[in-house]
Amino acid sequence: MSDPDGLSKRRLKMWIRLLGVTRGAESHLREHLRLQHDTTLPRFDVMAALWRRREGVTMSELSRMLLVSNGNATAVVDRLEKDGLAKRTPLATDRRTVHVALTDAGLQQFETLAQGHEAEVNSLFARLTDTEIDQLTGLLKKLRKDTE
Amino acid sequence: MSDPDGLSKRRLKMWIRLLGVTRGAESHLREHLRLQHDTTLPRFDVMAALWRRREGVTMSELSRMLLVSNGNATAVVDRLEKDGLAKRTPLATDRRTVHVALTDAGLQQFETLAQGHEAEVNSLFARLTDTEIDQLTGLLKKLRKDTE
DNA sequence: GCCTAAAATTTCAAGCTTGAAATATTTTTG
DNA sequence: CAAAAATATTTCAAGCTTGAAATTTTAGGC
Repeated sequence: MSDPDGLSKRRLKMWIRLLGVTRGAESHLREHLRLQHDTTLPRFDVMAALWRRREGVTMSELSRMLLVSNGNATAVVDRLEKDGLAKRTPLATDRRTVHVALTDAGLQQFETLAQGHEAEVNSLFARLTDTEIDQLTGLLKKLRKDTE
Repeated sequence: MSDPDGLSKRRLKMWIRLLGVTRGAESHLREHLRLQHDTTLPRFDVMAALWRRREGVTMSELSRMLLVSNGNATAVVDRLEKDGLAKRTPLATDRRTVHVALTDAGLQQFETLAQGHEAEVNSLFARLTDTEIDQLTGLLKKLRKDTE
């Protein structure tokens, strides 16, 4: 008999639960960003990536970091640039490539955003103990290899 | 000193990892649905919900099940209905309400879809042992209460 | 040095998603 | 019972997202 322990079904249910938790958290974070900072999650994600890589990243690196398509990255960066929060700089050594980076205004806005965001994430995951955080992180690390 | 064990930062990193795993898995599943069945994840999600609740659900129940907005549910069901896979039925007892259900064609298509989908989910999470699946499920259960 | 393949980005159409406003119906309340 | 509040759904504009095609530039093979 196939799937004697219901392992397959349990994996499926686990995935649905994982999706539920992630969507719930995203929804919560999106609402916080909208109400408190009048911005969106995709914009925040891009700004966070540009913050982490202050020296500038190419569009391809950016979309790889965020696991989104190239076209998507272009669209979000377009809007950030229009609002003066990010800036594209053509690269002299390779004219196919641009470097994207936060402007001063972008850096400043992100610092404000990030504080509130971290607090929200903390409240979302407050129920897990110190040990459970590590446990969950460990399990996720095992998975990342397969799902990436 | 605040956050002495870096617990706050660890929660944040864990969240980013969680998002990464989920997006990676979604991306994999989306590709499978597109290449093998010429359909999309949102359509699959709606069909799965309608499969689970064969007797029919209201639009509000549907969007609550999937954690998406009402407008979103309307749009996806519109397209499914246009393709003859789902059907809206006005409810006699309350004329504000409609019941949505899969058509025969919808049921049939979903059965095919579901098999491949389950296999893909299984391959994504194959690296976790039986015990680890339960462990992860347990941690997610604790979280669902807060993030929902 | 040419020519082809590869790489980086943008453009585009179609579909997805949200949140707010509009519409229609039912329930509650004065 | 009429008015007001609540509920269910749709509509809409704006933004998000994808995947494919187009554009531009660089690198490699001959």
